[in-house]
Amino acid sequence: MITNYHKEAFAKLSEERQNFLLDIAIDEFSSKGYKNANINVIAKNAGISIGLMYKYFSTKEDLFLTCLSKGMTILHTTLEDVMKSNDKLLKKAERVIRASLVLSRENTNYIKLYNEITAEKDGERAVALAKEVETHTSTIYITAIAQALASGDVRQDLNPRLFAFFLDNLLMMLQFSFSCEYYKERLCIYTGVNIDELNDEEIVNQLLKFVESAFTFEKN
Amino acid sequence: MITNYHKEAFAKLSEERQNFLLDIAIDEFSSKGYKNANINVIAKNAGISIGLMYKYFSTKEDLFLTCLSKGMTILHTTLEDVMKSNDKLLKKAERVIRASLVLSRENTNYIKLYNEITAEKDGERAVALAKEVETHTSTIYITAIAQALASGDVRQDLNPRLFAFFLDNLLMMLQFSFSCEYYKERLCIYTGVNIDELNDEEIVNQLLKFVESAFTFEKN
Amino acid sequence: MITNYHKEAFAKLSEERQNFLLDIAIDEFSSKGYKNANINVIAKNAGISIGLMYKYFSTKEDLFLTCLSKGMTILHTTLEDVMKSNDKLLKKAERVIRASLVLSRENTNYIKLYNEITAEKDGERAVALAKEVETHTSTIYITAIAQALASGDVRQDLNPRLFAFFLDNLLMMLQFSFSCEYYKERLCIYTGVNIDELNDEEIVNQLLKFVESAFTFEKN
Amino acid sequence: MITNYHKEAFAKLSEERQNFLLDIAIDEFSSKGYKNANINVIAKNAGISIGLMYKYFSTKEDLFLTCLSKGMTILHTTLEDVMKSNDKLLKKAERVIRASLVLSRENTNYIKLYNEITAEKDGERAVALAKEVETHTSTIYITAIAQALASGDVRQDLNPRLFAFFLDNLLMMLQFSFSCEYYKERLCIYTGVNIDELNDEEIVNQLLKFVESAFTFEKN
DNA sequence: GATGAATGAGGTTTCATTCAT
DNA sequence: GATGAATGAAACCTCATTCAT
Repeated sequence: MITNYHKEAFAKLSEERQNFLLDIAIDEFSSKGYKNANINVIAKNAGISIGLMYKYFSTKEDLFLTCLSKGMTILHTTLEDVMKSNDKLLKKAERVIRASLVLSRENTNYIKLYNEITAEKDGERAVALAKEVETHTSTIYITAIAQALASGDVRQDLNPRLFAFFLDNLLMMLQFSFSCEYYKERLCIYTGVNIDELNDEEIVNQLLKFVESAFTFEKN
Repeated sequence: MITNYHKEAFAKLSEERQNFLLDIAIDEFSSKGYKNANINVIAKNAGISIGLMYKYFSTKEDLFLTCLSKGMTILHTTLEDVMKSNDKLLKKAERVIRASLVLSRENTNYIKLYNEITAEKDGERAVALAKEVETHTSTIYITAIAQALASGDVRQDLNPRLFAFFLDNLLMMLQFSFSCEYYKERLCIYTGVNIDELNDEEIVNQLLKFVESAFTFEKN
Repeated sequence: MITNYHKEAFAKLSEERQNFLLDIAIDEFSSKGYKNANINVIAKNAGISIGLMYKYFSTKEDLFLTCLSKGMTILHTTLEDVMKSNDKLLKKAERVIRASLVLSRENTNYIKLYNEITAEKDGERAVALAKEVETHTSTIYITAIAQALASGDVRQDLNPRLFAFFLDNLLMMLQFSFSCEYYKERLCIYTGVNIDELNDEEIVNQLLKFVESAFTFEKN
Repeated sequence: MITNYHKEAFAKLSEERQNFLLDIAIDEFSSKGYKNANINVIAKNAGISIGLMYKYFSTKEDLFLTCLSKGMTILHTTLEDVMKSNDKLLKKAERVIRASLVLSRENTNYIKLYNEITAEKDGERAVALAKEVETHTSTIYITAIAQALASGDVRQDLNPRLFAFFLDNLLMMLQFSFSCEYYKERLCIYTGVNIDELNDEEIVNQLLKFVESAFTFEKN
């Protein structure tokens, strides 16, 4: 994301203080959702006045977008780090799957924030958000698959854009399934076990098989 | 869903009138989201007083749940109709994919409603919703795959529960991608075309290839 | 009470049906208070339509007043029966105290209704209610005491009106203390025992001593 | 009362402003009753916004309880001041009766508030209120009577708890009779005079005689 | 820069009463 | 006589945002 949603005053704060503030806001937004989150509560939890909050961010929405920006940067950086290796596509896929799981465990809040925006109802806002959040990652996936296609590492009848789309769909759902309440329960229903009895390795292995075959084998 | 969320007075209405009312409510909920939806607006749009609205539903939440119930019944019925055929699994998969696309085009609102609940933040409510919405469908998918496994129609190293999960993940994302604003834009970003230029057939074909190979081929 | 607060249609009902209806209304009014009681609920509990309810009573207030009228008639009849004996005043007092206790146990709802009106805030309504409810009983007490005064059965320096007032104060409080939630707890606090461990006989005996001495002995 | 029912923001106000606010609220509650009182009206009368009102008190009930707390503190303080003298019991009784009359004249609203809670229908709330309001005063009365009993100042066959109860019953009724609409009219009916023609001194004298004899003389 | 008191529009819910059938 | 669907004013409460200090 290029655009800034905070005011100048926020930029002047130490990075540490910025992070402190945003983490508290992210806690509120990810646990209550955008509409139910309360700016006054965020300010109180952060130990600053509501007045100062509005010196940093013009509106509740701007605060949310700044939080989202931070969250997405971290999620994307992780995934992009994995993708920029020289590994073959399927090796990258394995690593990206494992990384997604780790992210879900360690950055639950950011994923919940991400989940929050996917339910955005306002068309224009949804378009703007999607453009900011999805453009970069999609390019990375598409490029990687296109390269693999060129190298003959994957089936030749795949459409790189759509296969990238399907892969990311699976990754998104994996992340949501380990982070967001509804999807967590849904995962339990599918696996038939309690949330604390999930066998991560089995899930990763099966997903890998699924993806690997999908990308590799061509029906004749 | 077994439970009822409406009052007796609502049950006494003609089916036509019930549907009329719910459709208006679903319009509001799916276009604004639960929290931003306004019961007064729904009542006004339906041409009834707010008092009568509360004769039909005890709370805003009950109205929403009744809408959701209607929506999910329609979505599930469609998919289950497809799944109960005697076709082989991959044939069923193809039909279920095509059906999902049709649903997205024709029952956008119901899918938006479904999308709305996946962002539920309250743990207990999320669990309850997921149980009501996911249990039945998941069983159908899992059973179908288990049968295919027994018949030797699919790769023998797959875990039916997890492969059902991955398949449904792809189907959910497909539906969301044709219904919900954010996901629609995301699909455009991945495919690189405008929303009205999407090539449905290409998407279906590619997804079929993806799924088919995933389910069929076993790496040695 | 002379005035009627019901419509003609109510008078045409059988006495049994009238009582049935009023008892249900009294249940609601005495358990929730006037303002919190719900006419629609009363109608439903009575198994009649709200429309019919309004054929019987013009307003919620009229229904309440009719209930009150019934309750007060019963309470007053009981006390007046006791008072019209030829016993001496203190014998009457003893019997009226015991009768009050029995009323509290057996006609709790009527006493709660009585309690409800003592909190009436509207001046005019309060005056009207008090006139209807208190006039007759007060006369009976005052007359009895005046007679006892003339007979020399009680101290000669008492003012019959005020001693009647004090006596009735004690009786009212006794009845409230065995019927109304707040006063029940207050009685427990004063006696130091739980509500179900109250020693009725001790209370009656002590109150009798209190009243007896108050009425009998004259300081010189 | 120990517990606080206001928010921090209210505590920060000057005592003057707190009293100003509470007096306006007490006016509303005592003139209309809890249920009919309107917070918006209170706010408007106090010249503050409804939002600010809710910064001070979380709910209508909390506002009411704060009013009640203020009222009860004043009533209790007055009575307790009288009771902590070294006078003999009957002297104390006289002073407490006179004080009750003064309170009724000067703190009508607080007594109306007290009256309001005695009609509480909700069992749990009634118990809680009674405990807070009655416990302290009852102890004072009971202790004073027990001491008088030990000193031989009163009849030896009295039960201190019950005689305290009867005494307080008479005091409560006295206060209500000079403050609350219904009880005022009832007093007029008993005395046979108009409200503005009441002979306070006669009432006090007669009540004193009543109480004095009740406490002093023992039937043989 | 920093505060936090203050605002008030807006949303959900209740219920006495009406009236067409 | 009897019904009960329908009304809508009114009340409580929330929270993003402003602004004087």
